[in-house]
Amino acid sequence: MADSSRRNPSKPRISMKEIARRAGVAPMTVSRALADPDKVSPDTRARVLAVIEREGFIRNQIASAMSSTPSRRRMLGTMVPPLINSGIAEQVQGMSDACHEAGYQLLLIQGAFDPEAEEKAIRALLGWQPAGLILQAFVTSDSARHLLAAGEVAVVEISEIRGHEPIDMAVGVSNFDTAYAMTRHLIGKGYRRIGFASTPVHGNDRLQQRRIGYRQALVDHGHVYPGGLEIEVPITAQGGAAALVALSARDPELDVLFCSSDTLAIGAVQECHRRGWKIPGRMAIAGYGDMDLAAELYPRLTTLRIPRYQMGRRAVEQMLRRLKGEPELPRIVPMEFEIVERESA
Amino acid sequence: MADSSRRNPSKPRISMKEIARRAGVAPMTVSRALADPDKVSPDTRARVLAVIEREGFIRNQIASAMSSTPSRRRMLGTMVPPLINSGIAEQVQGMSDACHEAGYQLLLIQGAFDPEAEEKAIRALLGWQPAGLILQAFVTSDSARHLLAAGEVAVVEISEIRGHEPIDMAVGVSNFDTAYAMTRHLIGKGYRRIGFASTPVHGNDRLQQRRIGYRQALVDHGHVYPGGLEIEVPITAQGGAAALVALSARDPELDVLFCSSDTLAIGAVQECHRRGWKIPGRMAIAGYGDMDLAAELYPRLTTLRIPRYQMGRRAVEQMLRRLKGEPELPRIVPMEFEIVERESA
DNA sequence: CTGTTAGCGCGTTCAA
DNA sequence: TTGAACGCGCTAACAG
Repeated sequence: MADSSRRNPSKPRISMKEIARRAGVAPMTVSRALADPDKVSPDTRARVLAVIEREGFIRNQIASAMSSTPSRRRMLGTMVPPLINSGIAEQVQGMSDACHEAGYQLLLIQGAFDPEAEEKAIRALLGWQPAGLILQAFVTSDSARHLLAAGEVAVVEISEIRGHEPIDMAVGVSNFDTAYAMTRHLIGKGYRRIGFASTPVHGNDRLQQRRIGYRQALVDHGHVYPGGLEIEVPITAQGGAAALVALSARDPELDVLFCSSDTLAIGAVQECHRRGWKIPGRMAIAGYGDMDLAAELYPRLTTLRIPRYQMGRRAVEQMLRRLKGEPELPRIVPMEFEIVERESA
Repeated sequence: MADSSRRNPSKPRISMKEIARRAGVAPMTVSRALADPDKVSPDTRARVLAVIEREGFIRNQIASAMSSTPSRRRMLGTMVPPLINSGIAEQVQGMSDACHEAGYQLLLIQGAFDPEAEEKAIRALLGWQPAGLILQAFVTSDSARHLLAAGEVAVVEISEIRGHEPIDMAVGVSNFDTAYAMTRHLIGKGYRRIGFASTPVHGNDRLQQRRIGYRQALVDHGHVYPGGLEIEVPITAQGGAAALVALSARDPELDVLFCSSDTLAIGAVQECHRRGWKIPGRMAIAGYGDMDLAAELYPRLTTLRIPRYQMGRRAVEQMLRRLKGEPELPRIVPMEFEIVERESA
């Protein structure tokens, strides 16, 4: 069993006061040597830092946060969607890297599907007095938006940026533009019957925008399919397979399926294998998201890349610039995206 | 531009003292109503909680943490590997869920490949005075292990549990057992020439254990391949394809490839498609990890499932039990695993 | 069951 | 450039 007696959780670590004593200065000088090195003479600073190094001093961030002014606190809170997928993980990684480079820490909380739990999550985050909040889940509950709109804390949303009024600031892509671009690309490649498979769009503005982008591109290029070639399926590869089955039954001339996520696209590709359909000879498939696997499939998947890692970084950078009080800061930061053309379409 | 003037980060939120005043009690009573409800009479409690609810009070966790005894602090620190993959994301999700159910928050930091940065990351975590640490990256640096072994804080490692002396506590599987089980399974299915593809094992005890498990199972069942059927490749699907190419050239009678990760296995499957090899007729493939996609590929992948979500939860539960001072707590918690037999092998 | 006192370890503010 | 006093908001410890 765990020999907890050997461990000594109550032993206090060495404090700033003690460092000060050993360096022969006042605690305040140690604090300054760490926070505003310029305000301390070079040799005092050197002496203090030497002691800190030697003793392995770790500053108590809790005490620090308690006495600091809000914008100097070195913690950012983040809420991520209740289902972590690899795309979100990349974003978190970008945020994490940017945070740590700047000496910030990331307090992570998972959002929830229901508004009440979501508000609870935001309150939990706020309890830790973060310098700012980065939200990656769509904030649905009115009271949550209200809470944040009160302006106690800076907020960056990573979200759809078209037709979305940010609570404070927003970083993201226009999903309309992305889907429009991909659809136009497929039209340009000569496909005549372009299907669109998505997971349920209700309550998801990103998917709504993608579908509208798809439709608009068709209209703008004179493609009209009586009855439509759209379908909603569950967010699994099996859903993608089902979409292919259903749409190609609805229209035997379907020659390409544009999927609103790579997961669906992968399922559609597998379904083609099962049927012995050549890709892209008999059927072409386009995805969305550029998961790692998209490049490894056979055939390799044509898809749309959103720079998720960079988006995470950018969100943190935006926050830090705000905290530094930078003027003329844009509220909305659009990110670039890219169509990745491979073999599948 | 961001209208930061409208936002008011300095407006202090309502405090416990103020709640106390409005409820007609002492601040301490409010504190108790929140932390130890039993120590307050039912109607005082009701009155206090009503005011809290009405005013939307959010307790300042920073102040709370500063004055609480360490084991009562409601934050756990966690270090995750520098590359977040979906498996890790699942673990984080399990940890996150377990934390939030218990009213804890998760402070997330990414580890690093070099020991110095790793130690720095741990120090950063410790600075926030977490009640405990959950480490998902293998802690390599001696000084980091030293820092933690000093016992200031409870530690749960999510790691290999065979031949690994935990810093404090550990949760995980025996990678030896998992690979042994899969190899034996393949032998039982009648395969004669079993290849083993892994990413470089050097410095990775989990992979080392898997390879040893594979070898031991062969030996125990009288399988001997002069020259061996092992190969190390990069951790990409392309690596898996390369492994298949190389090993089947080395031994044309190779009839199954056991890959140390699903990513490799997926690459190997795609390579078979390219060659027109039937799976599992001409070649069988087994993976490790049971990624989401394993069940969606064609053919569906036979693989080994490690309950990552549960592992994350279990790690947090272990920590909380320790913090509650539970006696007779085992130091090492082995997790179950499962061979998932599908079509590919 | 409730209240009072003291102090957690820093950073802010002001004085030297 | 450095230091001293004070307080952040809460909880431990003790008293009533």
